[in-house]
Amino acid sequence: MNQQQTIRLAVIDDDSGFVTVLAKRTEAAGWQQRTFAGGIPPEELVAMKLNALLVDPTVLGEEAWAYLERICGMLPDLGVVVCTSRSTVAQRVRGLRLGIDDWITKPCHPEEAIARLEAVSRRRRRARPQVEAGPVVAGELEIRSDRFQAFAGEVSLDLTRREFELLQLLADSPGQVLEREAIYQRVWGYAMAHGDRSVDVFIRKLRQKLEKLSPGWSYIHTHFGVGYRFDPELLAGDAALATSPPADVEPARATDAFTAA
Amino acid sequence: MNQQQTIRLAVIDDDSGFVTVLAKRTEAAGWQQRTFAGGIPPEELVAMKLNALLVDPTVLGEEAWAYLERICGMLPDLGVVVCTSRSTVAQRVRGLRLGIDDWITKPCHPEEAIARLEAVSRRRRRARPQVEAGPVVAGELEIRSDRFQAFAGEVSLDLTRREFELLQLLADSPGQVLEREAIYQRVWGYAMAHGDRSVDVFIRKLRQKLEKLSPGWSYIHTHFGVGYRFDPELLAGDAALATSPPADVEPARATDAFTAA
DNA sequence: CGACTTGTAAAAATCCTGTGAAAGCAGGTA
DNA sequence: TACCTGCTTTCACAGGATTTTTACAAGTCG
Repeated sequence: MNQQQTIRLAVIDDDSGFVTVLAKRTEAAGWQQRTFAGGIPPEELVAMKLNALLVDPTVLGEEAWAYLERICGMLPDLGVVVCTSRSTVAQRVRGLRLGIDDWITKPCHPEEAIARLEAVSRRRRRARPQVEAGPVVAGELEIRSDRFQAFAGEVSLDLTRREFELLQLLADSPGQVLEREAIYQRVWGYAMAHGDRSVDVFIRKLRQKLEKLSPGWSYIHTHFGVGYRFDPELLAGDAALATSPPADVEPARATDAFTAA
Repeated sequence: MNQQQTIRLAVIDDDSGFVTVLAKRTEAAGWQQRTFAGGIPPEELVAMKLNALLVDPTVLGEEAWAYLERICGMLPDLGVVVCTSRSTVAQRVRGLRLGIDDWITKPCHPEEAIARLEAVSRRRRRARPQVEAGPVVAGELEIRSDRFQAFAGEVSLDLTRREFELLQLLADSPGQVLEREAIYQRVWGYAMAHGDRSVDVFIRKLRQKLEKLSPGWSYIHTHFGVGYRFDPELLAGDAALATSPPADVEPARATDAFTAA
């Protein structure tokens, strides 16, 4: 499937050299990484919606075990990898029993650390495939990925698979202009042939269905010579047509605990 | 606490010393273990319904990579741990990318091997809270997991094992669209081969039995190009027929509640 | 004004699902 | 063991739904 390639990783470690090298690689791989030199409250980790956590318990001091147990208990979906120098078999066994997913020894090659983080979050993801993000709301629209469908109010737009994927892709980056080639690449999964009009055709179908069930709003905008942009706009002149009072204008561009602070 | 359910483990290794020591410990832990000194057909592994696999790729010879890739592809839920002497970072990374869950180096302490095997097979059981509450009721249906059977009123639908598992899976997430691959993966236990129609066939059988004993209701809905969705809907026009014998009324099969109007 | 890009509609090609039936399996019985 | 029975898997095909292609009208930009 073409969703959720990017991994959200938090690193708790004060070994700046290692952390820096790692950050360079994860960034190249398209991951989102945040680094902390010391323990941070578990609640903050929860808010970050992480996929993976890499931690050196030595920076946690005495409370390392309790802290790790707490984290693993609170976030059963989080992949936790410990990376530390010097450890005994007993420690490693204890950690793994505790809920830690992998335990590697410093010095370690960053590539291996990444591969292991990838492995644990791959496994975690498979275990719980249905915790998709809540429904995305834009204008009068509600996009529910668990139903492969979009709704205007309570009425289904009756989108086909491709139509839905296209809409979802566009709505995932509201306000951003996406080029045809990029759209095709991500929805169809392979490179667009020169002269292919599929994207245009599907944009039209989407517009038709959107117009039909949510008139008064304009969702998809053309950028000549480039591509399309998704941005719900209340059309002037007929605010009365909307089924719900047009109180909100901007669809709450998700504040993100990860990127914030 | 820890769902200390019995883990089914297969070991592919010819290091009899290591294997024996390991077997002693796993047995003490209540696991079921089978050992093979050489590669065995992937199909046999599938049939074993394993939770975890420990393998030393050196006994597989040239085809080790292909073999492991095959296994990981066929059994995405299987925890695979490689245990071998001498390996390079590149090899380990390659293996982990392939789908292997953990890679440890010989000699290794059996306790650690066990802890790691436990860790990689932990996910799946955590995701399924095994113990269902009371019987699930949906529409005119009552699904009793303690009897492996569904009832319409007091009459059993007479579902076979697979039929029941399929219905249970669907009914466990009502309103959600489940993709064929995901359904197959979770009911059959391994990856769906391309072009396999088993899911469709069983859906039809389910619909037949549902229709027979609970006409007037529509339970399973098709999502073209995606999969199926369980959602009990009272068909319009014959709310009176509830538990009465099957009259020959052909209930106008509503395609989708929303397409009309 | 042109050359190019996009909107639109419909035909053509492709893919998907429902369906019935045959073939393959497994488990029990005589 | 041989046979029976019910369950599961596989196959083939028809009818639809969807996607892709094609053609032309309309629009944009320098």
